Amino acid sequence: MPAYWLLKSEPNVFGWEDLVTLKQDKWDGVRNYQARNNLKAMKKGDLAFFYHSNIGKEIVGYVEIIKEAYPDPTFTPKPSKDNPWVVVDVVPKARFNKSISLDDIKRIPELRNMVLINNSRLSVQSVTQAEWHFITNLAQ
DNA sequence: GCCAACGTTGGC
DNA sequence: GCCAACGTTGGC
Repeated sequence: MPAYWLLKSEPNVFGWEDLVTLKQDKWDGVRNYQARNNLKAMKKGDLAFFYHSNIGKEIVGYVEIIKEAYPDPTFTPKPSKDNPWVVVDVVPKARFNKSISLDDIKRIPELRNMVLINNSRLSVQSVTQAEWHFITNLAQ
């Protein structure tokens, strides 16, 4: 049984199409401990919504975690052993026929407890199984 | 472009 | 250890 997550990215910086082009990528640059702890909790085979923040403000599809947390190579401290940050590797799984917007989510009572609404700044969020199924059904 | 919410930093 | 100041995120 996979766990479910939500990853946020600004599409003008790195959007769904960028991930499709690369076919696979590491989710790097996370510099928040709560978000990092979520990255560390991810298991191979877990699934994550791909959310476009700022522009679009919608869930456009979902990805699969294919490699669990390892040190973030984009962090280059001195000394280099003091690197608290991690990445996971992801691949795009499916683009939704119908993107689910933040407005949609706010309007739907079943989704009112989503982290996206209650802790909107967190860039790596957990999603419940119920929320996951509700959204994937809606997005078809 | 503004600003609320949140996290981090640093003086005390 | 407290908290004011500052920086960042992201919705509006």
